Amino acid sequence: MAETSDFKAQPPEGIDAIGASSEGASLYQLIRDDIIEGRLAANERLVVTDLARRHGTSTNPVREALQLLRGEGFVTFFPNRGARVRPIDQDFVRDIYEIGVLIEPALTRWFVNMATVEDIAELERIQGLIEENNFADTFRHSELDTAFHTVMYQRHYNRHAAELWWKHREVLRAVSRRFNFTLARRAAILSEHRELIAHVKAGNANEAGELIARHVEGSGRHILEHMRARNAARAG
Amino acid sequence: MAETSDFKAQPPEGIDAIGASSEGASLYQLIRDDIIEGRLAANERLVVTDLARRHGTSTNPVREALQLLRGEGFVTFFPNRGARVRPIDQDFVRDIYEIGVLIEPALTRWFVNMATVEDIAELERIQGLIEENNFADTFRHSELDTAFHTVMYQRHYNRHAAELWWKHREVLRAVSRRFNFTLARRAAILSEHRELIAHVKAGNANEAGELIARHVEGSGRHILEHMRARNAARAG
DNA sequence: ATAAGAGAAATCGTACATTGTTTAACCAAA
DNA sequence: TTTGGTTAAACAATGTACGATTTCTCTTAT
Repeated sequence: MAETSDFKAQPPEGIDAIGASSEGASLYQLIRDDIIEGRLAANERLVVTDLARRHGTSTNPVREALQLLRGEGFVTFFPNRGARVRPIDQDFVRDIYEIGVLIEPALTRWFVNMATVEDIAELERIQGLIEENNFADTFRHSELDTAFHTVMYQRHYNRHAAELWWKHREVLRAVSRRFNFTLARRAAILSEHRELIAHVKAGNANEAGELIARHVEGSGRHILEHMRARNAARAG
Repeated sequence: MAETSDFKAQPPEGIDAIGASSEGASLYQLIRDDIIEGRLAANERLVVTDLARRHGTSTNPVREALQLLRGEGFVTFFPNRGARVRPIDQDFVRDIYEIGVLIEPALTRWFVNMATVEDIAELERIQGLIEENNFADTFRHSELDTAFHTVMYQRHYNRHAAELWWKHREVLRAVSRRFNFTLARRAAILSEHRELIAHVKAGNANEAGELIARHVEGSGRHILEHMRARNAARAG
């Protein structure tokens, strides 16, 4: 049952909101991934005719995809001058993980008070897989880690907050995909997850919240350090 | 100098992000206002040809505006079935004010530590106008109140958080425009603002943050109560 | 009463026209 | 020759029109 595909990270149910489901990989997703993954450079111009050619469609779908991306903040528009890639830089990453530090503790506290035995079993199962994988396959780790947190936030009544978390998560996941985990970070992730499960079992909502704040903070700092190192390597 | 127009609420500089500036009132703004103000009913179908006719354009601009609204969460899409108005209901309002309760204290704490004498003078000036108006013109109060908080969040380094605040603020402002302030709420607003200024002067970041949490919480509850009352009146 | 089907209506994609912006060439003057 | 400004041509964004495909609706037949 515990197939790998179980953990293909996917939005908490009812979150989708984008309905980007229409066809295989929608134009929206393709362009967004190009931005997040850095294949489209920061501040690069997004010329509709080029994008249309590249993706084998006409300009209209491209224009709509760009507007969608604008609404989500990945693209900026200048009247009569078209669209540009909003840079996914250190500021961007810092901004969204700081928001996570503020929001996720609240989601976590709620979860601790609402967790069922099934939830806890699921957390432990995923944590087992995370430890089994032990960062050997970093992509798999990323998927599992996302699944872990999704279990907690999935059913939260505040759909907006959960959706916000998910969108930010997707960005951070894409950005951090290029980096490896430091040994210190690996240890922290494992121990914090274990500690979190203990808090959930004990029903310590506040402790769990504070722990998650540290967890998100640490994750964010880790990503930023990698970005800084890479930029320094480029500049030097 | 202190003309009313000074306080036409406008986004913190550099926030715009949408660039909806192109022409007087863009299609995007028109449709969004129709949704927020309730002129377009919850879950109502948004037929592009109708909207195009109504606003005197062709379908393409409408389609793009709808995609933009989709990205911002005001509209939902179903493949081959078009768009629908996402309901601005009690859940929606609760969701976004709860997020405000989490985010605004952090913005406020930062402001307290960074506030200049000019900032404080500006806060006091606006507060003076608020008290002068004393809820006589509720629209003007809304503008002034927004300006008050904008002074605090305007220059925050986390542009994402500030932008998020602004978008939520716009929604809440539009929703609450239909309601009057209860006497209790009026008193609370005035005293909380005064207390906030005192905290800023004294440099009490934490106290100011906690106060803002209560302030936002109170504002949200106030709006929700009005919504409940209206719904009850409709149902009864 | 339910199911099937024909017709209407709306979405989605393509092609085209218009308008505004950018670029490059050209000329005049220092 | 270089510098500055002017103009024109290429380019791209924005808006319009239309055709193809899917969904919705109303009618009809079993």
